[in-house]
Amino acid sequence: MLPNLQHMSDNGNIMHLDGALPIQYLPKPPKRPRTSFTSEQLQIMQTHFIQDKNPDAQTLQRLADMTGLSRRVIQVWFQNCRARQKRNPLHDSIPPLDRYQTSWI
Amino acid sequence: MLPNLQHMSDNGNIMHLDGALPIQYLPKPPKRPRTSFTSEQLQIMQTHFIQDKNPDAQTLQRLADMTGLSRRVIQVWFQNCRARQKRNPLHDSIPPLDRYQTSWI
DNA sequence: GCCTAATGAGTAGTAATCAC
DNA sequence: GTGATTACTACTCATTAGGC
Repeated sequence: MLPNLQHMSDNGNIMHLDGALPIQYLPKPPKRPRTSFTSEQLQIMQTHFIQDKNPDAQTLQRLADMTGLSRRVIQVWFQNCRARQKRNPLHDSIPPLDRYQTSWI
Repeated sequence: MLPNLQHMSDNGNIMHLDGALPIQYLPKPPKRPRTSFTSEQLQIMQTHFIQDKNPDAQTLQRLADMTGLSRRVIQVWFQNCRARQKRNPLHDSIPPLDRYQTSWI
């Protein structure tokens, strides 16, 4: 985390030009946003994933419109879902046990 | 990554007006637009390509009207398609339209 | 602590452009 | 026109970081 902070402090420290800008205040905490899907959105994506694991651009857009999510988010979900399935070939159909929301197909 | 950053310094950017204007205020990357064809448009172009690899101007225009694309885009596609076929004499027909799509249309 | 959404490096295919 | 090159889009794979 905070790689920017890191290497900023260990260089020559030539940062006294006009400054009085102490290092401690510097970097912005970027905070990566993370979307969490509703069960409805998951339903739509999962259902589609079964019939097409690699949707093309316009299908992606269609799914985006259906779910209200951005095309990029949908795309990333499909990427992760493919990777997930590849890593874990066991459950490619229905999860065996019914623990509450295993969010997996 | 960071392709935008890359070519940002060597394009227009008439930034030498008054010196000491560091590059860090990256103005704007022009971003070359790239059309992506629908399978229908590809179908039309590919079908025609088989019977005529060098369509003349008015044939190009006719294809443009059929597909809704510009004449220039059609022309470039035929140029690239000839080059592609020359480079790769194996599959002389039908470049893949979507990488993992098993069945198209 | 796990699960996983998001990011980044590396790669590929190709539309668009450049040089000729 | 061609051939070479550029730059945009999308993918995989590995990794990082957010939230129950």
